[in-house]
Amino acid sequence: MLSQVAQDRSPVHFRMHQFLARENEKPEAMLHLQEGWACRYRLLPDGRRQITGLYLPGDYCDPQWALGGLPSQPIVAITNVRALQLPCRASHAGLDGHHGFGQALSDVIERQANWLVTLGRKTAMERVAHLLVELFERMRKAGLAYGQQCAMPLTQIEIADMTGLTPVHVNRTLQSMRAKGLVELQSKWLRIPELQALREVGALTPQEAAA
Amino acid sequence: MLSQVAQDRSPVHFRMHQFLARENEKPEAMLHLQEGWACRYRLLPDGRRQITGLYLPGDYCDPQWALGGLPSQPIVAITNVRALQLPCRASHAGLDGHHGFGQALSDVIERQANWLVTLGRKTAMERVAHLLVELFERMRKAGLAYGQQCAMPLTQIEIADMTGLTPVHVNRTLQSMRAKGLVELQSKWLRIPELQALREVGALTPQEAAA
DNA sequence: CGCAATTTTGAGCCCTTTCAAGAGGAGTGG
DNA sequence: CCACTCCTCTTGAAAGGGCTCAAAATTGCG
Repeated sequence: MLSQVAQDRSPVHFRMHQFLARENEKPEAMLHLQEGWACRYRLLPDGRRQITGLYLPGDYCDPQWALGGLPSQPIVAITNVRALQLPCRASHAGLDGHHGFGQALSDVIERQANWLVTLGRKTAMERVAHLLVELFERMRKAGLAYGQQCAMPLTQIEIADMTGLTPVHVNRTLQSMRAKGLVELQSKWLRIPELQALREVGALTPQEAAA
Repeated sequence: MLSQVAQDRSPVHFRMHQFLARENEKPEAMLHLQEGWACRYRLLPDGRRQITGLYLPGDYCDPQWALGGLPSQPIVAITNVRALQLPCRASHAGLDGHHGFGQALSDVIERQANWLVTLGRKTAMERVAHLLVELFERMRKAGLAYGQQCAMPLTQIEIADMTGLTPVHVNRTLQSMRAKGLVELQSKWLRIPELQALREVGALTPQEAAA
């Protein structure tokens, strides 16, 4: 396990909207998120933005730094963030084992592939459903879900940048989902009455969002 | 380098449309493609298909097998394929170095992130331009481009499954690009008169498609 | 309490899809 | 060598899901 390694370092804090990493800048260290959310994204010249990765408590940010190379996309804090630092080098120790960074890398690739399917082929409601299911299941794995609910700090604008939709359409889609009783989402709190039903709405295959 | 490792094994062949790997089946060995193209994809229950990764000559298929776990998506040969086998285990040797599997894993993550941006935020013409630029640059790196041209065995249906469009719209988009003199594409052969122009049409950032 | 950000609502448009059908091309077998 | 078949490519017309533009309502916060 890596928890000992992580605890070698003292915690660092980031404010909402602060950068955890910038494009082409060698990161100080890998971060093990203890609290708060962050995301990786790319901004096109005309202002279009696509979020390409979410970091939740318990996640490493960013596992691929262990492979060398510079970050090609910035990472920014969505909420206030508390994290532990660990040297990128130390990560090599964890690459061999079945747990640790190897697993983290696997998860990143798997999740990205799942999102390629969603962004390439799914409808607005399927996209939003996929996102909410994934968030809930990741929060549950992190021990941060309470029954059918968990924190959900994303704004509708951020949901839009994640799902490849416009904020206006995200709003209408969420209303439609609420009307169908699929989700309850208010004041940064998410409740999913029937997870399986939402999984089906999201056209999620059994292996998806399992990671 | 890994070439010696790869040459430890004798070559294997796959016919067009034959599976290199199936969902949830432990792969025999990692493959180092010598000739031909393959792709990883997911099929939704209603028939929608999204290609999530392309494998060109010189590519490893699949680098993430070195991390353990089972393939979550099938891989199928687009053309006839010739490849060298190497044990998944042997790959660990290459994870540390700046070259080899670590680099291959980095490339996969980087390319997937780029495609998330394209599928989430780009127009039909930008998507197709991205694809053609990436294909050409990867073929060039593999030493398989000749001046401004390279082989391009994908059908318009496969381009559609890669770009998240319908085959009909891919057709119209390609015609529009041909009319603008951006690409020449016929009988499985691609020519790009001005690569930089096509990069701009694809809204590719400097770091994109460089991998 | 007041400002700023987020969420919501309305109306019209457009890019892409859908449906349908025809043309072209390559491989097979007689 | 030709006929046949399957697949891919092409074209047309109409529909639709999501986008754009605009403004109002609500929420959060200092």
